[in-house]
Amino acid sequence: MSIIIIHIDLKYPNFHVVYIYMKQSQLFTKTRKEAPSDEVSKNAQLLIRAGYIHKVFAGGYTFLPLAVKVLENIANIIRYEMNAIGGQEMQSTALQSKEPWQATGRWNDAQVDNWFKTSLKNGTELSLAFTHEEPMTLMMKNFISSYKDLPVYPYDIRSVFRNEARAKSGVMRGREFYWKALYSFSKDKEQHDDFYEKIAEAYSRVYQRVGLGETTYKTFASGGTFSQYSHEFQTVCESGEDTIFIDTEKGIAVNQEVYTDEVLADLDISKENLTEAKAVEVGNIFSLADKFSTPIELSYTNENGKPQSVYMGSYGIGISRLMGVIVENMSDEKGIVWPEEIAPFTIHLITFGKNENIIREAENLYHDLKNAGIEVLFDDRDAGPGQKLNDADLMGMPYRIVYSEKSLEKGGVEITKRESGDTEFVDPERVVAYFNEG
RNA sequence: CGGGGUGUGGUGUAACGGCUAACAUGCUCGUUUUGGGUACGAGUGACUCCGGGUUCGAAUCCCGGCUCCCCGACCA
Repeated sequence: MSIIIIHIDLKYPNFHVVYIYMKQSQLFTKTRKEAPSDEVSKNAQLLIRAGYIHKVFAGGYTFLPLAVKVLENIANIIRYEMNAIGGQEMQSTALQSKEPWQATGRWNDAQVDNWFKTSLKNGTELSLAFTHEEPMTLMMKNFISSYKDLPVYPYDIRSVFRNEARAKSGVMRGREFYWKALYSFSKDKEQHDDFYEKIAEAYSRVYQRVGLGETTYKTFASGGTFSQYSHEFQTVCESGEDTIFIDTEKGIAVNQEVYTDEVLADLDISKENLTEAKAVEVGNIFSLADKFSTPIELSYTNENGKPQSVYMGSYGIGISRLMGVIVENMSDEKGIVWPEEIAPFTIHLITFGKNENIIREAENLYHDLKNAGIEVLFDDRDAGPGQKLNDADLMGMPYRIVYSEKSLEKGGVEITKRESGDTEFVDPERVVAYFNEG
């Protein structure tokens, strides 16, 4: 059997499993030359053509094996960065009871109009989660009673549901999407602010690692009732829904929604240094203060024995949206160009022709790579060179290795970087070392 | 939720109100080919979105619904 599932890294919870190597003949998805006519957005066109996603309805996409790998790669980066600042992963239910939502007044359709609501057989009303502030706050009443219990930072990585009036832009605005949501519970503003800064830095590292570091800006946006600003992380992108004004020197931006002279003065930004750009919100961080903890009565006993409301914050990153943005921004006329850390496989290994020696040697290389823990997709299909090369470009693995008679004549296997097209020929015996040494 | 479009084999397209709904691609079989979707042959595959209506006759015209796409509104 050539598709094996293994645990890749023990520092992550062991229920996260991925394929680290695979024969393409076993992959049930296929590439196609043309995208469906009803898909206009670049991310959906490429992801469908390359076999990453399948559309079920507007805003509803099935994530196929290759996309699951991408999403898990992104999620694992986020896990790493969230755990590094004290985050603790958990898994909320997607079904929610209405009580905590009634406490905050948000069960009301006038307040929140993008609910998917449903009910139990006995008539009890439930909803499909679009976020988890209320249920998380309610749950934490079980675990927080003293200032000694604070701060804590539980987070979820899961799908949530929003009944968008108009889904659009492929996976960038779906009715169901995969995200990370972290909620911070602190004893006071000072403790909260300390974490707020830390998570902002963690977010920057996440965007750096997924390959969007150069184009993603911490952006000042409206903050709601309890803070003057919230912060969004906006990635410059042609198909973005937001307009931001970037100060490239300071590396920050201002969302159009708060773009006023007062705000600019407050932030010490001068208009002359700003560049306008379309952008996509790939994350946000909110200070919530006691907006949820007071109505839901989440309080703790402070050092003086007095009850006090927990000071909260919430922090989201849209993982499936991030996948879409990466495709939008990192692709060319031939297809997707995945950054190395989130590509489904590091290497796309292909052979041409029916020379049995070549095929056997390529297969040996495939086994050597997988034994070395290097993620490899082996195109062992009986297909012509044009098809294999085009598919490799379309699917977007960072490295393509061609093992062929011609490559051997030129000194070994041909290793081509998808991003630059740079090619070099390497002795097949040295390929594993080539990747292990970076 | 307002406005505008759209809907034909799996996919992309064609078809004046009138022959058995055409072409390409995909898929199957055979031969061929192996560094950029190779070539040829034989097959396979469609209640033309759904429901009404007009007509001798509807993929085509009309009405209603649904779908998807776009613009806008909305988006803790």
